[in-house]
Amino acid sequence: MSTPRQSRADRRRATETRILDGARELFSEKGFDRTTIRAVATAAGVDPALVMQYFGSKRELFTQAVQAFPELPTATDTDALVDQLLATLDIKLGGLPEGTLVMLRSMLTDPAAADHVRVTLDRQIDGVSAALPAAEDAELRAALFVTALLGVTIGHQFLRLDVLRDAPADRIAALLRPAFKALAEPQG
Amino acid sequence: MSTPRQSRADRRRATETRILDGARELFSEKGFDRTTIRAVATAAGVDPALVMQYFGSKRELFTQAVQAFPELPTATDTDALVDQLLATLDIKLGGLPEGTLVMLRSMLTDPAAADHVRVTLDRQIDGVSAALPAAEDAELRAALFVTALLGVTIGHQFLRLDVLRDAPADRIAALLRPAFKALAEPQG
DNA sequence: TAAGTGAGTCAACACGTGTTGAGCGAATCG
DNA sequence: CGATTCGCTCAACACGTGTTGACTCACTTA
Repeated sequence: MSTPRQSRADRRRATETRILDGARELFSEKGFDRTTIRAVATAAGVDPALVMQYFGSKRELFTQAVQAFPELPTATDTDALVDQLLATLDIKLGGLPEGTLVMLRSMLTDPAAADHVRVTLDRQIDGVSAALPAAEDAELRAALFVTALLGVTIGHQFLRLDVLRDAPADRIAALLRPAFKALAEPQG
Repeated sequence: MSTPRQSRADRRRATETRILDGARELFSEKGFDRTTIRAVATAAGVDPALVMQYFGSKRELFTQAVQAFPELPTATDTDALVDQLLATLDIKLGGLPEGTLVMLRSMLTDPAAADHVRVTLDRQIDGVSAALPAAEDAELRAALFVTALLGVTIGHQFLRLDVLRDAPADRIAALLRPAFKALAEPQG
C-alpha cells in the first residue's frame, strides 16, 4: 500500500485529542493530584512518555485540559439579568463542560486552579455588576449572586446532595427567582 | 531529681495535641493529599514515625483533625431563622474553626471528606427545613439556603475574592437578608 | 528506491511518599 | 536499686510518581 488510511498529521492530531479527552475526564473526576500521567496514557491507549512528549509536563496538560468560558451576562435591566442568571442553572446542573469541571474540581487544593477560578469569577462579577442598578454595593451584590450560584453548583455536582439532584432545574430556578430579585434591588 | 518537671503522661498528651494542631493547620491549608506526614512531624518538632505510632495512619490523623460541629438552627419562625442563618456569616467569614476548614478544603478531591461534608450539610438542611413554613419545597429551599452560604464562604475563605473580603460581614448579611426572606416565603 | 522524519514505545532514573521495626534512654514501679 | 515500661528517634523498605533518553519502525519525501 502506498497510501496509508491515515496521514501522519491526522494520526498525530487524533491521538493528541484522545489524550486531551482522557485527561479532561480524569482531571474532572479526581482532581489534579490524583490524576496520574500513567492513567491518562492508559485511557488514551498510549505510552506515558508520549503524553510528556506532546504536552511537556503534567501542569501543561492540565492547563490545556481547562478552558475558560466567559459566559458573561448581556442583560442591562434587572429582570432580564435575573432571568439570564437563572437560565445558567440549566447548564450548571448537569451540563457543565468538562473543561470547567476540571477547574472547579481542583480549585480548593491546587493554587493554580484557584487562581484560574478567581479571575474567571471576578470577570463574571464585573459583568453582573455592570447590569445591576447603579449603587455602591453593585459589585458586592454581584459577588453574592455569583458565589451563591457557585455554592448550589457545588452542592449539586460535586457533593451530589440528593435534595438538589431530585429537583428539576426549573423548580430550583423558580424558588431562587424571588430571592435573586430581592438581591438585585438597591434597597431591599 | 526524683520528680520530673513533666510526667510521662503529660508529655505524651502535650506532643499529641502538638501533632494534632500542626496537622489541622496543614490539612486546612493544603488539603489531604498535599499534606505529608513528614511536614506534620516537622511542624510538631517530632519524628515522622511518632505520628504513625500515635495515629496509626495518615487517614486516621486526618479523621481526628476534623471534628464535626452541628450548628443547627433552633429557630421556629421564618424571621428568626433568617437572622440566625445570617448570624453564622460572622463565623463563616473569618472565624471558622480549623477542623471545619480541614473538611471543606478537601471535600472536592477526597471522597471521604466529601462524604463527611455531605452528611453534615444534610443535617443542616434538615434543621433549616424544620424551621421553615411547611410546604412541599421546604427541604429544597433549605438546601438552597445552605448551599448559597457555602458558596459565599468558599468565595471568601478559599478563593479569597477581594470584593467579599473588603466587605464587612454585617454589610453582606444586610444585602442577603431580603433575599433570604424571599427564599423563605412559600409563595415568593 | 533510498534517506530522513517523526509517531510511538521501552526501560530506567531520581525522588518523595506512607509505613515499619529495631533500638535508645529517661520516667516509672516494685 | 533493679527491672520495666514507654516516649521517641533512626534507618530503611516498598512503592508510585513525573520525567528522560535511546530506540523501533511506519510513513514521507526527493
